[in-house]
Amino acid sequence: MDGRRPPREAGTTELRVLEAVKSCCERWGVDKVTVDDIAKASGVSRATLYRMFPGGKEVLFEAHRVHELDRFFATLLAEVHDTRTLEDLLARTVSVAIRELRADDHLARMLATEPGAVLSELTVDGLPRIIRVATAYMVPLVDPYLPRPQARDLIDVVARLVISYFLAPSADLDLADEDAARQFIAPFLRFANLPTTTTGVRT
Amino acid sequence: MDGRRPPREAGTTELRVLEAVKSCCERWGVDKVTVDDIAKASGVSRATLYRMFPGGKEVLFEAHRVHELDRFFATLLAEVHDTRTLEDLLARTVSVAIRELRADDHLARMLATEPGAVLSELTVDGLPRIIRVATAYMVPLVDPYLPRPQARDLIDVVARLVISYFLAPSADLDLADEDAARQFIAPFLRFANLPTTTTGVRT
DNA sequence: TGACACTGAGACGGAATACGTCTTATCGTC
DNA sequence: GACGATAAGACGTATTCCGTCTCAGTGTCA
Repeated sequence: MDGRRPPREAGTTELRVLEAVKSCCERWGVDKVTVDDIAKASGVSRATLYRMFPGGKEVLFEAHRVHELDRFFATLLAEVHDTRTLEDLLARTVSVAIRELRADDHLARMLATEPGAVLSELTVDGLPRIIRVATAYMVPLVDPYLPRPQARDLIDVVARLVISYFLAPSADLDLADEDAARQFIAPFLRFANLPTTTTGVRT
Repeated sequence: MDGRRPPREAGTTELRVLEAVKSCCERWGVDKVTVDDIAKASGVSRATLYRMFPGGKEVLFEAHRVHELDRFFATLLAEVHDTRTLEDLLARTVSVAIRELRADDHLARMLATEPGAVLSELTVDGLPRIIRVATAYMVPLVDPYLPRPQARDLIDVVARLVISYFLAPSADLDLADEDAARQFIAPFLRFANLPTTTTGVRT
């Protein structure tokens, strides 16, 4: 914009671009954002942008979505990594995830201004990606307690439930509360053929 | 959108379209709004829209700006029409106008998201229109006190000052306060070669 | 019933914009 | 001075948007 070239550490530019995607989407909505908008907002030339994200707009938006998911699960992981039973892990995961979703201003804004796109991202088109990332992050934590296939199934269903209860909270049940979440996930632990208070069996 | 045809009174459709322009501009910004957006938002077909505003987008936006100005001055007039001296009229006009501008949510949102366009509308491109509308509304009220040419000049300068003090409030002077406004406009009354407490001379 | 006004839906061509690629010049680093 | 990375912007293509037009459906009034 002003010609100066600020010193840039590795990966910083990419982050700036992804943040620019975020703010541009808030400002204009997904459909109205152009590659130029993002380039200007991130202070990067269009050429550089295409160099960093070969494939253009679609790849760029995809990278942004993955980046947001990464941030979400990194934060989540920091809050649940030190649990010592499967029950604790799941209860914490569910309640922390719900709270994190509710505290996400960007998500709230996008839900308010572009419900269609966001809902699709959370329920139809984007769900496979969400479950994929969720699995990648959570499988290591569930591994000590469950065989891999069961772990993946459990993560899958928990992810779906968190999204559903975030989008349409139950009147009786507030999953942001860890105790409520604990009660809630008990049946799924039994479904996994495990005593609800087990410390886990290693595969 | 759903095919039904709601019963419409005369002029209602036009109002709906102008309101749609307003909300679309808030949502997407002036540059990103398309005629289709406005048509969908107002529940009117594109053909009808072009029939109502021959000339297309530019005429439509112009109509919207004039409409906003009309609403502004209609509200203003209701608050100042019963003053009995020129001093009262001007003091009330200035303070009410400042308060009305500050209370305008749409204006605040547009100023926040598209300062360039709005400032241009208030200071460069749009000012002639503002002064024209202000004159049309205010001249009848000033007529009892001043000859027509002086009235027009006075309205012109007051309009400019209101805009300036709205955009950049003085630290010492709050024109939203009617007494402060009264003090403020005194010099302009003297400039018009009239005692500040005159009840006016008919031309 | 039939003329009439009005509207929505959408086709159409031309203009404007956006996309993605590419070249060139510049800057910083080694 | 060679090299890599970047900004700026030209370029052709694809897409979107604009403004006009036609046509069919609907409500109104004689």
